[in-house]
Amino acid sequence: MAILRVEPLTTARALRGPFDYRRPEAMADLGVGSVVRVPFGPRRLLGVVVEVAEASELPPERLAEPIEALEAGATPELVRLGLWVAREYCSTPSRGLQLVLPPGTGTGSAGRTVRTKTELRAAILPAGEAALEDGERLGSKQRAVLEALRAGEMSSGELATAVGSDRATLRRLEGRGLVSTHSAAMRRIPGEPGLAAAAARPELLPEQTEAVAAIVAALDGEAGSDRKMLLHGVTGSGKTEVYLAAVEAALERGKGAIVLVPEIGLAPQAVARFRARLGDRFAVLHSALSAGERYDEWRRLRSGEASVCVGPRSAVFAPVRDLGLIVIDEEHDASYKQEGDPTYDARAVARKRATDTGAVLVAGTATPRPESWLELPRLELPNRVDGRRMPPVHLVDMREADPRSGPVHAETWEALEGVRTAGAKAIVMINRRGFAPWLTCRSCGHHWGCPNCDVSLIVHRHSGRLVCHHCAHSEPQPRACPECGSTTLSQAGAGTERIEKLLRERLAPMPVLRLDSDTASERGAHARILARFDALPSAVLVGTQMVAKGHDFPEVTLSAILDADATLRFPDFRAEERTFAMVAQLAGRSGRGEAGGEVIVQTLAPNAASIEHAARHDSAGFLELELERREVLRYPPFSHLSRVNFASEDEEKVDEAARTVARELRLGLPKGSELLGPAPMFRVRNRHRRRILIKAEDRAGMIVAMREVVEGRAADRSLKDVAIGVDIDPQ
DNA sequence: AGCACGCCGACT
DNA sequence: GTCGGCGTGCTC
Repeated sequence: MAILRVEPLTTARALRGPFDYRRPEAMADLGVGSVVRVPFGPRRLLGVVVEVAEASELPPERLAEPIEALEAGATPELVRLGLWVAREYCSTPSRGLQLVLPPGTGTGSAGRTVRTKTELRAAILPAGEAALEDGERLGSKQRAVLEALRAGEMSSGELATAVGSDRATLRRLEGRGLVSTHSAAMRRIPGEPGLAAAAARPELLPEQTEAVAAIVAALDGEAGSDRKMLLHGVTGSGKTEVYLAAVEAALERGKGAIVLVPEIGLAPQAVARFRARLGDRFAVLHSALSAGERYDEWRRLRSGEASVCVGPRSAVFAPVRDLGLIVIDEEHDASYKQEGDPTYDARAVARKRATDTGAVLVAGTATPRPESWLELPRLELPNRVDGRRMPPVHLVDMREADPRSGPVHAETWEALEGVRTAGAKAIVMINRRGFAPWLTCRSCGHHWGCPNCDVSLIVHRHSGRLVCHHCAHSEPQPRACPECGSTTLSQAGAGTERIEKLLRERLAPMPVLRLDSDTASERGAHARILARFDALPSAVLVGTQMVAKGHDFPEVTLSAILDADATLRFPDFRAEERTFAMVAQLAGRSGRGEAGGEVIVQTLAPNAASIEHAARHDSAGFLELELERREVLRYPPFSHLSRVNFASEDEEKVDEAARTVARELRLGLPKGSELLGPAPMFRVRNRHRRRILIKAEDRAGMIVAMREVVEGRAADRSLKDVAIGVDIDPQ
């Protein structure tokens, strides 16, 4: 009798599996990756089979049997990957495994799991044909159904729309032996908002052809070919065509592929383009799908019906068979890092999966991460496919600007007015939502802060409220100061709403559209705003970083960024890299059409390396400099970082927990590691926070030490009201 | 994590 | 006398 080693799907950290179960003869088809419902103490739980063994250490009478198996499970390859993620990111087997299971496989015994949807299908029998011919006595509905079925089998749903019949009619006909029915699996197809994308195959530039050839050589396993590559191509250099050709080459060789895109990259246009080229072999997995659609797309990949998956970071776990290729588009994008537990990085998981399965890895971007630049061999696409040069970037030094003239510099106004005169389009980016980031009383200096978080409330004039950007708190915008009664309140600083208002007043009658998470929060609103901007002959699009991503409008002749160094002032070792990517990305939005383009970068730090290099479109120069800096400061890729975050409503307890963990870590970390903190963080949602940062040379040793300490804390119930979170490779 | 078992204080 | 506090331990 075989033994199934089952890892229960729970949220618990302290619960250490796997647990052994007997595999009854009737479940002989269960193996590694199967999802089973098992008795567990007085409860029933879902669990994943992680191993099939000959014997158990426990006497047979102590072993129970699974109650049932769910219809779909993961593959052994994915079980190994899920358990690797759990270990690498100091999470639990349960959390790691859930990533690789069919979407909708939950924890606990509730078991409201998603299943294949079935429908009732009916076919006419010879007796039915005869009944129609012989003019047998039939109800009008019955006759209509039989007539419809003469053309071929139909589902009860189709019959309902075609002839208005119901299931009762079908059942009566079946009872009379005139039709037969059976239930059949039905695929829930993700809807596409009617975008007919061109399946056209544009001619490739020589450097695109070269890049494709290098990838194909790797797919063919040619000696000396690189198996992991960085595709470094400026905006508009045709990276997507290279991906498509590489995916097609993989398919021709009987291999599957995964294409990872940033969350925002899943715009319907992009999905439609892949679908048009790849047809039925294509599956898409993302959060906007219904649970049923996601489940069906997953099963199509699992069964081999589809072999290419496009999706955001979680798609790195897609059950693609015979994986031959993993593409990471916009590899610098921060959305590849998961913020919640497990804090996996889809780029690191992709590398691991590619290595384990022998798949080829292609990471593409215009602004590579220093890590990728150092570690991966490069394929270069230095030219735009339209043959145009990159637009000139004009730096506007805001240190010399008169503060009274407001957040938009005179030179920027002049350029915007030029766009209005020419009847063209502009994109204006400011990285802050709302109208003004500070509200203070001019008489007594009272300042409006969030009651739950140590941050300023943001004035949102559109909704007439003060809003906290860190918790759900909001309150009506006050007219007077609660301290002194004064009505002269100062709204300092600028956000997207204020810029929208300024642009509207000054650039009228040119339409101004705002795109930020406030205007794009409704389902489909993001795409609607972009579609409107596209349809207008002349307009300005103002917004947060969102305006620089996931679209491409040829009529844009000007893009401006109003606070280019806002990201630079973050106390974060990636600040330079982020700023460079942001400026470069926005520059890529301008001048794709006939009219050419211009880019304006307003900044208080015109001499910062990231801004200077981005202005010259010089990513190689920036990366060399940034790598030197990282090496001196021993930051990644010259070390490995991890973080431990603590949060609790009780400040003493959070302090105690952080100090205890820091002490234990100092003892457990490998030599050559550096521990910084615990450092206090500002309070969020009424929770006091502390943070420990670790820099280590020995990654494996660091992870082992982190895991031991965190598991020890989880078992210790005295600090259970302090939330402890581990982040390996924090961003 | 749940849930049971188990051993000490304030009530009918 | 017992109802219930949550400390400790177990779940194949």
